[in-house]
Amino acid sequence: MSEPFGQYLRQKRETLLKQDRAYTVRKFAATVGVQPSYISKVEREEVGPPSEATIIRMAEVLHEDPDVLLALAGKVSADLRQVILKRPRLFADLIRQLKDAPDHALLRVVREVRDGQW
Amino acid sequence: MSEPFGQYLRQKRETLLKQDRAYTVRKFAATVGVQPSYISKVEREEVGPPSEATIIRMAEVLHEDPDVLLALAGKVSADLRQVILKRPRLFADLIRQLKDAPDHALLRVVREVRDGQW
DNA sequence: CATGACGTATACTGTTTAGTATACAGCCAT
DNA sequence: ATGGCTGTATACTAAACAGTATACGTCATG
Repeated sequence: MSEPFGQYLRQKRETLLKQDRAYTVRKFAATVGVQPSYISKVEREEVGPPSEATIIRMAEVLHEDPDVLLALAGKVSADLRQVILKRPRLFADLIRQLKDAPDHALLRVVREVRDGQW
Repeated sequence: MSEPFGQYLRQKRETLLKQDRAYTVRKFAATVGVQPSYISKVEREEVGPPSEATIIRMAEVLHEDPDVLLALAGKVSADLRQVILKRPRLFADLIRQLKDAPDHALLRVVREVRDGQW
């Protein structure tokens, strides 16, 4: 149940670094808007994952899906939370119901709703 | 966008108090396992809502749905979070898709999944 | 061979979270 | 008129969160 946020971040950043010098710890930190030492500590998991806002800026810079990066940090993005909090009973039921549903079932529901026949 | 957790708690507790003396601030606090002064402050919104664990104990004592009480505090319960975090992309899509769906549509999805024709 | 750029070690900080502990004033019944 | 129960005021706290600021040793290179 560990949080491999740091490892994942480092791997992703280093992969991009191979093709683009803008992804050194220092440059990446500057682009994200934090100190290089902080990036270093986060990647080595000397400290926990950053705040939601910082993770979202990181996702932009890394061209990553913010929901995925947030998930690695154990967080659910604020906009999703708002949706759930407005109708907690319905969404709680739904999510628990879907807990063990296979991926294709979820995808089917997503498509059904998108192509909305309500 | 305020958080009426305190108001709600007070109203609920006082309603129960009318029928059962176990719901004074002091007795309720003792049952939940916190100090009376803390309950008082929470109810008057002098401080923010309690931790998830404390809210869940409150919900038990009040015979309330914990998801609802947590929602009033702006929190999503840990078990729900885990479900989302395991498949962030799928659940993020799904939840955003369902954001503006009417209640009856959500209920339909819940039923469809429960009666599982996957 | 020194001058940058690199990642990291070290020390420190303000803010938020989630409460505790104690004391106090008002009321009500005996 | 006092003992006991109310709710609340006041002061304090330990731990976690989310970083900053600076200095250091290493390496490559021009």
